[in-house]
Amino acid sequence: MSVTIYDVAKAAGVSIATVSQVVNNTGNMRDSTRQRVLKVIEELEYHPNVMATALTGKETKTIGLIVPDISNPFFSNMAKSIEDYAHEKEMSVIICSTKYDRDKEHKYIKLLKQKRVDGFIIASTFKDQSLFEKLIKKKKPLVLLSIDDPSIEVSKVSIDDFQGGFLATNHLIEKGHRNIAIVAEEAYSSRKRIYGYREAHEQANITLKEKNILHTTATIENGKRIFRKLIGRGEAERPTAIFASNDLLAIGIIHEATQHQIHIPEDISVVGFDNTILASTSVPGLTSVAQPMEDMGRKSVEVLINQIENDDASNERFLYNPELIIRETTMEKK
Amino acid sequence: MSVTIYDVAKAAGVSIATVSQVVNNTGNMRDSTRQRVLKVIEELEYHPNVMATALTGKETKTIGLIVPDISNPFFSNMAKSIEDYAHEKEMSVIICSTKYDRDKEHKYIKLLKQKRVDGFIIASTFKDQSLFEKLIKKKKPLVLLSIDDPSIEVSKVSIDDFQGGFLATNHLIEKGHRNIAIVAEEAYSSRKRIYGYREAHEQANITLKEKNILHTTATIENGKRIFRKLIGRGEAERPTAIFASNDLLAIGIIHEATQHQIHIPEDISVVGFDNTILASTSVPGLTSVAQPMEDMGRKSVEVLINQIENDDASNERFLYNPELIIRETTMEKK
DNA sequence: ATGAAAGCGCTAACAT
DNA sequence: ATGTTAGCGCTTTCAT
Repeated sequence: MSVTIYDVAKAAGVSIATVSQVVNNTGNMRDSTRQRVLKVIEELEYHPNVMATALTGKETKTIGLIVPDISNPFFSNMAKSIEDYAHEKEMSVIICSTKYDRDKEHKYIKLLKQKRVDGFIIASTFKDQSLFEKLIKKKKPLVLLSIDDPSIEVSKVSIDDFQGGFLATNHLIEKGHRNIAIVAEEAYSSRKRIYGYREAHEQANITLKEKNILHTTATIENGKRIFRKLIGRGEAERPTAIFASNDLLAIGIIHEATQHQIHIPEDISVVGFDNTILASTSVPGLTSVAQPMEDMGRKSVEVLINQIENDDASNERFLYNPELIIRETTMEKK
Repeated sequence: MSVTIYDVAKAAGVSIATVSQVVNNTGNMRDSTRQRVLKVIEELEYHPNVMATALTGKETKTIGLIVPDISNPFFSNMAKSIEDYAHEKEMSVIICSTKYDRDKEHKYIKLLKQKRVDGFIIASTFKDQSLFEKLIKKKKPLVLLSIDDPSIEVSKVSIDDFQGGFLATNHLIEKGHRNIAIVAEEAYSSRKRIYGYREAHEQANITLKEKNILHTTATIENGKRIFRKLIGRGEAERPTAIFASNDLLAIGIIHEATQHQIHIPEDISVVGFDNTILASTSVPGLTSVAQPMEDMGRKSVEVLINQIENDDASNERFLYNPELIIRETTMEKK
């Protein structure tokens, strides 16, 4: 059906080995030969069959990207820049959303292995971290994106979550808040953000209440749910500010507040995280900690490719700086 | 390295042909043999090498998805449901974002062909429609998602855009608006939405002004730009309502309005399209025409698989009903 | 009912 | 400098 290496060889009057060498830019040969073959390749629009190439043990030029949920703007943004840069490098990307489900994690790793992806980028949340070890043991190129876990020796690209947590909390403290709740999603990054939250309290000499630290999964619905729980505490106990560990949760909180005639930021200040499109499109605009998603996505591909090409160099770490974007959901405590 | 069909054959004491037959559930053989082989496959955790399988002409179990921009919530939602359903069917999906760029369209089609995807799902916008014809001629399974163009004979999954355009416009007309602008993105679907917009005017016996029909690409920035252009007309000429052909544009419009101290909906009513997360998270909540993204994504995979499996059945058409979700950006004309 | 062998398109070691 | 050939892991036809 499609044109094969044999067609090219025949048309150019050489053997398939020579064609192969031309394609891979290896071996010695007369320059005239190379040119002739190149011309035929052009004319016949020959493209090596990826399957056949892969079968001989070479790369598939495919990256496996595993995220919890591609419909979360944070991940779709990351995915965009990953895909973009991968394509620049002549690679394609297969996307898998785990939906925070352990079984899916297993399934997708297995699937991607079968598809012989050249490497993996795993983002944000992974319940079964033992899978990382397995991948590493098998020398599979792997980059963790937004999972800056020191216990895993592998390449990582993240922001400084501690710093981010500190920035957000400190901003609220500076605004006079003393009763600040943190709503943390179930992700490694959030643990660091909580430490940052603690540190900000310590530096300001504020004793934080452990019950102000809440955990959930990153959805708008959960933001709403948590908010109801929070105001269920009654006026006195109710926090005057909430730091949500991502924008989805923050948006849920804002919306539920509106439902309860609680005004943001007059009654309660809110800070989000990620600075996704949601932060800039919500009204009031959501104060949020920005991550350089573009750069991070790009870098993760770069690091991965580096790993694929050099068997060593498998433990680079890149930490980006978070930036607090102040909008309208935070104000002085009254 | 990994366990091959030979390993299984040896362990089960049969030939590789038999193993192959067991895997593919073909051929006749003693049930005991089948069971024995199956057991070995289980034990050895054998998985056929996709590359080798594909090389013999069988399917790759991969779908190529081409969208304009995966970071647009509308597409990331579609992608999510497509990916979801594809995985249910043991297929994976390679995503490509064209960024509305003609060259990228060519590049990605070529890329996906090389990767031997079993079929294509192309969504929303494609500048060079001649590529469709080429695909069709080569009998490549193809489904157009949100491109309900009658001039192309191929399977399609869309909503009724005419109906959607009518619904949105009619809603505004019923609210007393007579000077309604439509901001249409460059996509086939928008053309139909414009017809719906026209029809609503006709039925209400309103003569529309052609200059109220504006075109642009779907970004928030363009929404802002168009809005500035619109209010540049001066009070008298300025439309009292704007129908944006997607939420991104609508959000841009709302934001720019705020900048100019123009109140939505008191001064100008706005209707969006797609009913993405942006419509529900913006304040005021954006009135928007909903598409059943979940169902549409799912259906497109279903149709594609049907096409892959049966060489015929390549011209199904599914039209979903749009639904107007009324929120807070539309009100009676003052 | 089961196996032997050719072939899918390519790479790489070995010949010439 | 270029060609021959043995795999890579699988499917499928043809024998047995």
